[in-house]
Amino acid sequence: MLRISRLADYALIIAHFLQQQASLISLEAIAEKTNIPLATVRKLLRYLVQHQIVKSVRGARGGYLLAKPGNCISVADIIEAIEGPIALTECANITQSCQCELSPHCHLKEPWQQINQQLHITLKKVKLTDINASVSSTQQVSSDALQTITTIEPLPIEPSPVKID
Amino acid sequence: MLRISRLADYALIIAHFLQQQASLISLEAIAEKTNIPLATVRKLLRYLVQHQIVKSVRGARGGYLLAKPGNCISVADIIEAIEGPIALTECANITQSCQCELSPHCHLKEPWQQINQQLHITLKKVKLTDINASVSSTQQVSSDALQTITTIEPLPIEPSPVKID
DNA sequence: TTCATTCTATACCAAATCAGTATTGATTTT
DNA sequence: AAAATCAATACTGATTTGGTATAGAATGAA
Repeated sequence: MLRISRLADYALIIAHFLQQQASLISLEAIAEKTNIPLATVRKLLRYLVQHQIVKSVRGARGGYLLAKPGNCISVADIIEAIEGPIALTECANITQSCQCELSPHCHLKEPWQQINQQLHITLKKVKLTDINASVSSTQQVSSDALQTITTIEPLPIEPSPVKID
Repeated sequence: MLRISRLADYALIIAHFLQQQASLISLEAIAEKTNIPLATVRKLLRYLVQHQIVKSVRGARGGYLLAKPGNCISVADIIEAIEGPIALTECANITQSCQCELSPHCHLKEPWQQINQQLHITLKKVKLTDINASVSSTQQVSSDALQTITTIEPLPIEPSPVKID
């Protein structure tokens, strides 16, 4: 399925939570407040620290905090911290050569890279600060990045422009 | 990983191949030409037929062909035919209620639904006709849907607009 | 009318991935 | 030195995925 892993989903919840904290907060407290199992939070924070999304302070009275302002952390950043590069297909990943055995016969590599780039841009535009805890079920939109989503023009149902092939 | 299944990838290859055929073509021929295992092609064609992307003709001299023009079939259509609804997270799927046990505590449902809708629109815009077999390694872009991808403005690195929260 | 051809449907299995956990170690404060 | 807290690795069970096998149904042609 075209789905981010549950762990990446958790990581976004954690990052979003950290954004609301004024100071250091311990692993244990994060687990408690987010309702995510402790051992899982520990694993996720490791990835987030490694990717400079979160900073950690060791020792007694240590804990975690965001490494940078929430408007400098995107959904894409968090997904990539947990899952590695965003790549809809193996061949869409420009950071490594494609091992797909079909690639000698397949002509879709470049289209996939372009589609993937589009997706990446979309997810990169949505920052932590754009994600506002929705109060009850009221639809509440805040940032440009998410605002445009609801105001985008409807898709053409009939044939699209001529192919330039 | 944020990746479409390999089967969905195969399905796009098959659909793209069918688009280039003038008439009915048999399962066996499709498998041969695309280098995808026969049994796998059989399974995929079943999904594509069920979702009215491909038409089948039974009996001797039967085979498959696209059910509609290539510019009316999107990458999203094909992914959904194979994988079901596109949903980056469980709660992004508006076609069924969310079973995630974190949902009572989680505030990210609506943001995810918006991000997901954006992704869906992106994939819906790319039609089969937009995907042109790339000749060798020459970068070759054809349709508007893919063209815009490369001409999109760079992302702001510094803080984004004020939060309206 | 019968047979070969071709699509249809279901069920199964092995391998890969994922979520979750346990454990031992390192660092800092008191 | 002891307590608190983060770091790193490795393991396991469950789920998903890719791939396959097999029996069945429809159609066209001899």
